[in-house]
Amino acid sequence: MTEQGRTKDRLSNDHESLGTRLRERRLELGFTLKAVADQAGLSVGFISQIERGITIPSLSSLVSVSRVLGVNVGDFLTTKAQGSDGFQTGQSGRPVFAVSESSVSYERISSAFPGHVMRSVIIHEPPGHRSEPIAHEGEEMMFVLEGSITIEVARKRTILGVGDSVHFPSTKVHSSWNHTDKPAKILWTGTMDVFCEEPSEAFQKNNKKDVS
Amino acid sequence: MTEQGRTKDRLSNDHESLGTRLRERRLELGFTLKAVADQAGLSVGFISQIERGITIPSLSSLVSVSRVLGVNVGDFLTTKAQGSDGFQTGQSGRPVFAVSESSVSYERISSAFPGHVMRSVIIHEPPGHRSEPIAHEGEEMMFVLEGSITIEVARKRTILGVGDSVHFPSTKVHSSWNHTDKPAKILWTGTMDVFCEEPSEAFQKNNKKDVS
DNA sequence: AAGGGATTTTTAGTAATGCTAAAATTTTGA
DNA sequence: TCAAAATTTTAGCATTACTAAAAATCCCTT
Repeated sequence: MTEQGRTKDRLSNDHESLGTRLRERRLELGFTLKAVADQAGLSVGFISQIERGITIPSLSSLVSVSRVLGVNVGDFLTTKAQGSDGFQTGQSGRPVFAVSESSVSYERISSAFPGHVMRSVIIHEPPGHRSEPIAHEGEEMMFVLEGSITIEVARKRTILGVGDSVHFPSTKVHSSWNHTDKPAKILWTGTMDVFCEEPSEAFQKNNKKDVS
Repeated sequence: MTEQGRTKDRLSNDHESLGTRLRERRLELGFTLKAVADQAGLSVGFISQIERGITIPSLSSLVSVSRVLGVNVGDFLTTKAQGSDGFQTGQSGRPVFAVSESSVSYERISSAFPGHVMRSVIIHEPPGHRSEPIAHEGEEMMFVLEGSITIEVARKRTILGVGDSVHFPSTKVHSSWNHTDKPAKILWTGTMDVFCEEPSEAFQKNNKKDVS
């Protein structure tokens, strides 16, 4: 067994962004250090040191602080996304990613802002197109806007028509395909970014990013 | 300042479910304690104690273990939801919540399974119906299926028609209404459960639940 | 500009524990 | 049945999670 430091070696950058995020969130809510400390049952000095990356809180202390700040613990440990000014996208303004006319294409409708978790795309799925079976972190939801698809989750197949939906943990092996001879249109929403957010990465559909 | 134990007092139930979940995940992957310990750079005995709830890992140790197990840290700290067998809901099988015919009604399309974060409902919004301005934790997305609505986020108004969408942090004051004389239908997806998941709570639209 | 209160940072210190190595026990597979 | 693998238990210590209080900084009012 190799010797390792107890706390800081394995977090390296993370504990600094952790503290930064905690402070951002606190300021967002207009709380003082004292208010947070009182409600979390911790000392003012300790919160200050956490925020400035001097000290790493124990799990239970982090849970306490997160509760006071009204956010999920996991949110503090997620890679920071780039900010964006606008939240709305009308149909005409969305980036559309496609390899060619006969292949599946995507309209990204989710926005990027600090701490966002959800991603969403509209998938235009041509007849016969089939996604490879895959499993990954997070959860996802598909809502059929047009056409019909077959989806298989954990070996269970279901045919979804217009207005039908499915919501499942992405950790289960899943796959879907358009079994019809007409295009289908699906609204996909998930917590795992399996569809790239940069146009330059448009051609790697199964690109996975480490969210932890 | 009240004196409190350092670690265990504030986690109470959580550290037991944390360990249980870690073990479940490890067994799911078919890993031995030794394999996980080696890859995480920790001792076998320590992992064993974590799994059995005897010891609480530091944040960095938990991050290391989570990475080996290929899951998000936050997933281990979420309150365990009641399990559910099915992930799919067709249109006819969904619970519909409404106070009366002339008011807004909701179809819940999200599923509940351990660790899920996303919630989704289809909102049937009658003409003129207006939601109160509100701000809360999380983020949310609205996709217009039918009709048209006006939405105001952080004092910025936008009219959304069919196929239009908006995605924003729910921490910003927001409100929406159907400005037309026809019903509208919106697919709402969010990370904060502002729409109840139990039929018995159907009449408290702004019921907030603590997700952390 | 001065003053005072609020807020944050710094300092010094210790009780607790995060984590180890190794022994003991249990489980597994041949 | 036996030996190896896997897990649990034990004992112990280096480190630190967290404190109280002092010092410094900030902010607002007069």
